Amino acid sequence: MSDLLRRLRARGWRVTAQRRVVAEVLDGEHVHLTADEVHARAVLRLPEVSRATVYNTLGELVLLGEVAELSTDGRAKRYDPNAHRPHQHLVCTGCGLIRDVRPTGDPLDGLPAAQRFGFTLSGAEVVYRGLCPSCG
Amino acid sequence: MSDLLRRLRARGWRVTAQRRVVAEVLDGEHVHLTADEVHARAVLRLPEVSRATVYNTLGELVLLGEVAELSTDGRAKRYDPNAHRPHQHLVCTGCGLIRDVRPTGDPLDGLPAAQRFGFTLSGAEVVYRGLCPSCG
DNA sequence: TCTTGACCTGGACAGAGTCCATCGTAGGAT
DNA sequence: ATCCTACGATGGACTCTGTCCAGGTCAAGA
Repeated sequence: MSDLLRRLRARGWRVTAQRRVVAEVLDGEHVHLTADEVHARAVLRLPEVSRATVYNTLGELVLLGEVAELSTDGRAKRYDPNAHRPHQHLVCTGCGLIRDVRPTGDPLDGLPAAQRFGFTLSGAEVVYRGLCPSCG
Repeated sequence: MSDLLRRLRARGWRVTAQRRVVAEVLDGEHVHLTADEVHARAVLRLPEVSRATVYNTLGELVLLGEVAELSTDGRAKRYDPNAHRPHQHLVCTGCGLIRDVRPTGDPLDGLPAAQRFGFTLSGAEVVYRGLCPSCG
């Protein structure tokens, strides 16, 4: 956790109360909060933190590669702090529950050269969909 | 093309001028228009068609499985008429160009039972990212 | 402790999509 | 061919996400 803050400070980040709170809210596994959810939780710890700051901080964390952005439903983007460990997502089509999953192999291997159309690939995102045990 | 309209009529769809125009705009391969782009093109053929109707029609086409929805960038959703033929998408991180691609094998095979957490899987969407030849 | 530039705030704004009361019309019935 | 009526279209207001900006605040180095 303070690992994250240490890394950020090492990159010249000014560590403010607001940024600390956003980082704390985003701590954990299988955390996939929207910006507004992050804001709602941040406000509980630091009442005057603004929406704009939460958006700014999340955007910076994404640029730094500390947090991954994911939009599974065309609604609000979700923020996933588990970015240092490559993974994909499994989404329940019933309730929207999201789990981090680790498929075997590299997704890029599934795309033969003839299907790459001259692109230089940098990665792939996979969203598996289905019903979770509670909705099944 | 009128294949589509015929299928829709068979499902009890009332075929109106507006719906016909939306279906015509969405004809072709590698078509990935946003709702507003569909509306802009529809207006050229039928000036008084409203935005709400375009949204309604697109939503219905998605429910009927005739058109696939895809949101690659957290901005406007795009609509892909190539839904009867399973495929994935390759997106240029430079210019946003989207190509339909057909990976080998079934993406679901990459997710071992131990990583399915009791979910009943129904499908997977893959977005490959990279630079296209022009942006490369 | 002082200084300063990076950071935060709150509110206005913009883009994407939804809702709803009302009007129009496709297509079956006659 | 005409009539009826339920389904569909309209457009404007509204919601939800996210961005921008002018001005006030504060973290951290000197």
